[in-house]
Amino acid sequence: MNVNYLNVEIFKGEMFMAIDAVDSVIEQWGRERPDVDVWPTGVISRVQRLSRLLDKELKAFFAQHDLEVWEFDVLSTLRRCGPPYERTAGAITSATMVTSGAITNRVDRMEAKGLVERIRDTADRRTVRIRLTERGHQLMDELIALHAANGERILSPLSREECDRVAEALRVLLVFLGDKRLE
Amino acid sequence: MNVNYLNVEIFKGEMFMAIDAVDSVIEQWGRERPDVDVWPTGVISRVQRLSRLLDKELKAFFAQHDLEVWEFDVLSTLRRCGPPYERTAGAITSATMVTSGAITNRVDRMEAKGLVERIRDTADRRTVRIRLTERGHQLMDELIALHAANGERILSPLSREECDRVAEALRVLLVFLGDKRLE
DNA sequence: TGCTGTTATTTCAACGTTGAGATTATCAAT
DNA sequence: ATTGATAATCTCAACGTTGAAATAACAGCA
Repeated sequence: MNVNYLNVEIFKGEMFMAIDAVDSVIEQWGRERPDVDVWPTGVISRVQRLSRLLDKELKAFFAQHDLEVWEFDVLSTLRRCGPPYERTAGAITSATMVTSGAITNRVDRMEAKGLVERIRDTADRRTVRIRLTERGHQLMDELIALHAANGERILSPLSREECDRVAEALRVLLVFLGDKRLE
Repeated sequence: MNVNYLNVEIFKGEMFMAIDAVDSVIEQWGRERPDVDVWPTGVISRVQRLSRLLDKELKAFFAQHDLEVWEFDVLSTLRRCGPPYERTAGAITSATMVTSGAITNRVDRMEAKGLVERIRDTADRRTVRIRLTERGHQLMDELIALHAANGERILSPLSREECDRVAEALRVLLVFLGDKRLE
C-alpha cells in the first residue's frame, strides 16, 4: 500500500481505489482491456469534466450578479484591452472561441441591455467596433476582483506552486493544439 | 531575462511575453488593473480553452470512423463496464455529465443505428437498461486502442511524469467540485 | 472604371442540450 | 390495501451555437 504525495490515491498492488469518475473509467478499462493502457484519459477526460464543473461554478457565481457567463466573457474582453475599450467583432470571436454568428447574437442582446454599443469604423466600413458602455465598464470594475477571489476559492485545494505547474503544462498543450496569443 | 524550466515563458523584469491566449488575458489585466491579481485565470481559463480544443481534436478523430464524440462516450461507458455490457440510463447520465433528456435522445439515435438496444428491467420496470449490441461491441474493441494512441499524440509535448502530475492536480479539483467515482 | 479576390459581419435553418414537468413504477408506513 | 414520498425515464418547448451562405466593403491591378 502506497500513499502518494497528495494523499488522494491509494494503490494496493495492481488494484487501486477510484477517487473520481476518471479513476473509475481507467480502472474499468484496465479490467476489460488490460492490453490497452488508457492513461491519456487521466488528463484528457479530467480537463473535459473539470471544464464542465467550472462552467457550473462560474454560472452560479455570475447569476448572483444577474450576468451570464458569456456576457462576462465579452465584457472582460473589452475592459481589459484598455481605452477606448473597444474591439472588432472578429477579435471578440477569436478571444472567446465561439463562432462569429454567436458573437453577433451576443452583442445584439448586450446592446439591448445597454452593456455595449456597436460603432461602425469610419476607415473600414466592413468592421464593427464593439465598445463598452459606461454601465458595462462600471460593472466590470466591480466584478473583476470578486471574480478573481472566486477563482482563488475554486483553486484553494491546490497550492500556488501546484497551480503554476498545472498552468504551464496546460499552456504547452494549448500551444501544441494551436492556441495563440491574442491580437 | 529568465527562461523557465519548460522554456516556454520569458520574463523581462515585470513584463512578460504572452505565449497563448490566456497569457494575453493575464497580461492585459495586469496593465489595466494592477491592483487585482487574476492568476487563477491561468488555470481556469486554460482548462476551459483546452477542453474546447480537445473537443475539436476528438471530433476530427472520431469523424474518421463515422462516429460522433457523444456516441463514443456512450459506447465506451457500456463496453468498459464488462459483461453483460449494459447500464441504466441514469448511470450513463452521470458518467457522461449530460442531462437525462440528452441521453434519451442519444440512445434513440444509437438504437436506430444498431449500436445499442433498450431492455426493460424485469425487476424494476422504471429502469431501462441500455445494452451494447454485437456491432457496438466490435466497434469499441477496434477503436479503444486507436483512441488511446490519439490521446498519447495529443499529450506528446509533455512527459509522462508531467501528465501524471497534472492528472493528480486536476483530480483534486474535480473532487473538490463534487466529482465522484462512478456507480 | 471595372474586375477579381479577399475580408468582416450578419443571417438563418438545422441541430443538440437544458430544465421543468409528465408519466410510470417502487417502497415504506399505516 | 391505500396513501404519500421517492425514483427513473421520457417529453418537449425554449434556448444558444454551429456552419454555411449572403451581404457589403475593401484592395490590387489592368
